[in-house]
Amino acid sequence: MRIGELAGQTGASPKTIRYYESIGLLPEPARTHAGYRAYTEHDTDRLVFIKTAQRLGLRLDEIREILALRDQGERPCDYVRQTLRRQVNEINQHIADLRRLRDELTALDARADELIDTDTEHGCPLIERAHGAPTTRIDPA
Amino acid sequence: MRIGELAGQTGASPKTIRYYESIGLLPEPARTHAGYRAYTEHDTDRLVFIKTAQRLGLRLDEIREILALRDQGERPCDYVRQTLRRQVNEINQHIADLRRLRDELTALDARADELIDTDTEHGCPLIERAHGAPTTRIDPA
DNA sequence: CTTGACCTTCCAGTCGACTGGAAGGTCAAC
DNA sequence: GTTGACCTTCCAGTCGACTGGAAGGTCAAG
Repeated sequence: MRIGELAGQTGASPKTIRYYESIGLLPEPARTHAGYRAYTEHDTDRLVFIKTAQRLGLRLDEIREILALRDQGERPCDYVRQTLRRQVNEINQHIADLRRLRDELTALDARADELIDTDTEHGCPLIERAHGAPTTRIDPA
Repeated sequence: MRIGELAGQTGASPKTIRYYESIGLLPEPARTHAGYRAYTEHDTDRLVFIKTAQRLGLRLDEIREILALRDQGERPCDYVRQTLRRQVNEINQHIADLRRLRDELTALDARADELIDTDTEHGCPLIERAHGAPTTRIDPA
């Protein structure tokens, strides 16, 4: 199958597939007479594996590690489990940070009507009053 | 005061301060005889304002908007409140995604002992079994 | 008079995962 | 025989917020 078909099957773009090849996530495929990449179901499987691992929060370099182990016939489960546990810890930390941040923003907004009538020389009392804020940035998902 | 002192007062690095100037967050300061940047307390205030707004989850371009309004003597509160509410919505969405992700990872890890004894031909059953996963990536904070 | 901390400008790189676009080759259908 | 979809390579750009480093100027202390 050609790259477009593999893309259609997996939801990755042809660009992304070539990119994965370039960084060693996918092996260099056979080529047709015309120089087109020719993929098999093994590639579909591998790409689905990659996408799944990615959805689980693994980074591409981690996935590459796992695939390398897999290609050597090893069981990457220990590595995967370790990574998953690290992920869970990070997620919990992240959630806690976000909760604190959200609660502060909500409280700030709720108090806005009174605050808004105070001295405005420095711009916005909403921000001036927010000094003890949390330290985590959010990324707009 | 020179850039190092401003940096020390605010927790920003001299590099960052120059960067902020270059993108229009901080005004071009006066210079000393030697060409050194000379700051006043207004700059300290402005930089603290920036840092606080940043801790509240605002992006630098949003902060620049707010400061521009402030510089024109307007009350940016409406803008800020709107932004804060958007932030809160995004945070809630984010938390929900992360919770789903965490729960799946935890469940996966808990079932690992049984799964680990199954067919390992494709690498790690932990990943093979995880098809219905959520769609959000996390960023390790 | 030299050392060393501090300052200057400017250019380039980082992280992560792609994406855009140019310039050109291939192939099946009409 | 030509259109148009698809493929190729290669280089560069995106986002966001910086950070690194080179090459050089300034200044107070010892």
